[in-house]
Amino acid sequence: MEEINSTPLRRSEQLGEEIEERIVTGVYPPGTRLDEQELAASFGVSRTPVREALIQLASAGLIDVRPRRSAIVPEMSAERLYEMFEVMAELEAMCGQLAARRIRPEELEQLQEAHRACEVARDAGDPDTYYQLNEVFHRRIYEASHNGFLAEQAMALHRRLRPYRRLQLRVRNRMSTSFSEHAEIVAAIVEGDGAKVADTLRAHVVMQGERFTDLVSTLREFNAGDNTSGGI
Amino acid sequence: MEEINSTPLRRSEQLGEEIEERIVTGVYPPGTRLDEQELAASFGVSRTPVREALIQLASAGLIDVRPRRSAIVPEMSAERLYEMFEVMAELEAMCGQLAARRIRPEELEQLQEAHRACEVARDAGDPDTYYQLNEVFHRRIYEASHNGFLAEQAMALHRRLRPYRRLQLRVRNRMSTSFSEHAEIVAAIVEGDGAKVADTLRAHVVMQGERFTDLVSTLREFNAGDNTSGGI
DNA sequence: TTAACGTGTCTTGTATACAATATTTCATTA
DNA sequence: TAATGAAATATTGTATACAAGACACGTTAA
Repeated sequence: MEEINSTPLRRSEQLGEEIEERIVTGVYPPGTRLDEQELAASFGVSRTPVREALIQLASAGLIDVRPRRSAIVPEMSAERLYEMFEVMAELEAMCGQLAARRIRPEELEQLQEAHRACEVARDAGDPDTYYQLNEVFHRRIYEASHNGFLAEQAMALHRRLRPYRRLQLRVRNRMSTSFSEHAEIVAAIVEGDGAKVADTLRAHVVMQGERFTDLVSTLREFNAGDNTSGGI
Repeated sequence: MEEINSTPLRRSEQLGEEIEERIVTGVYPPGTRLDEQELAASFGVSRTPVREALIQLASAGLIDVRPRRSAIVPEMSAERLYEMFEVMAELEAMCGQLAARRIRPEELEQLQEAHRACEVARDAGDPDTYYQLNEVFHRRIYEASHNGFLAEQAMALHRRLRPYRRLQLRVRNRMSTSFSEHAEIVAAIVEGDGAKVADTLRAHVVMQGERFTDLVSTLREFNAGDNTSGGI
């Protein structure tokens, strides 16, 4: 009896997650055509669950589907990406502000623990680990907002922006800067200064999105290999 | 210059919109089981497009689907609803703040026009018309934010909260109060005072969500619809 | 040579058939 | 009578078959 997954996912959900993972990690870079038959064959299922997975991803905004034409991984323009970071910054700020008021002692302890873990990764100069721990850190804040809907929205968008954020961590000193900002955020939460938490978080996220130079180079790296209709 | 729906919708998208409409207007009240065959029969199509529509709605959060069991219209708890209004308030505030900086003369003109239209509906004491014009008013602000992604997110959530907002307009004096608040908002935008716009909008939306008494009675009214397809 | 057009192939959209699981019903027993 | 359990039924999940629009390519004409 090694039933690990208590809620058996539908096939299409598993597929959706797998395809999303591939999009988000760049296996399917922007511009990739998602052929239903091809995907079906590669997953060893029929087209039906694949279609359902694609529809799911489409309504989450991860892919574009045009009627009677293959779904494609959209080429995000720098402008669009900046817009998304702008919204992300505000969601994070909101989470932080609420968290400053509502966080519980044990949650604060967990947040500080996540922060310390980031420090280790920074000292080790390991961007990949830092990236993962950074996710945990931010998720703790989302949860401490004690607004479940907000936390879901923040996580969804955070996930969508993953590939871009990930590459940015390799920019010079970004990891260090990020960690210092985290420290400020934690301090402000401890003080219970909601406005300060919000401002710091907003700046923290905007910093990732605002520098168009970095951003565009990120996009270049991403869109590399596809030189049609250069979406920047 | 708006595009005149150049892309013909897939059948499942039409179905999705229709079903969403029925959920949002209370034809399918919370708790309703959405039987695929039944829906297929009533729309005169096979189960396939119905399923695709349901999956779409599910990933938009409008319905719950549990594996091997019918999709249902979720009964939203007052807490959940409050959470959603809290997020809506912040999104609106953000739109307003950006709009104060970025709105263009012709957009300001359109906004003021929408505002004047609301006034007519208020004077006529017509909540249904007011409700529709109110949507236009808010949408103008979303668009004036010049952040397309934000505007999309705001519109999606606004739409999801429609039924609850709609019923609230019938609360005593709500229409009048709402209109006064709109006036403040427009004034602050004209002044270009982003912070004031944000605060006013936040209060405007929170007012709709924060009063638990009204909210819960709204929910009651909604959840009482377990009798057959009566519809609002 | 190039542009236009039509045919053929490919891919998506929908219907139907079948498989697997949840629900209901009804008989049986304490 | 209430609880239990197993068969019957109903409903979802997946596969396959067919229909219809999009794309590719080759042919023809200027």
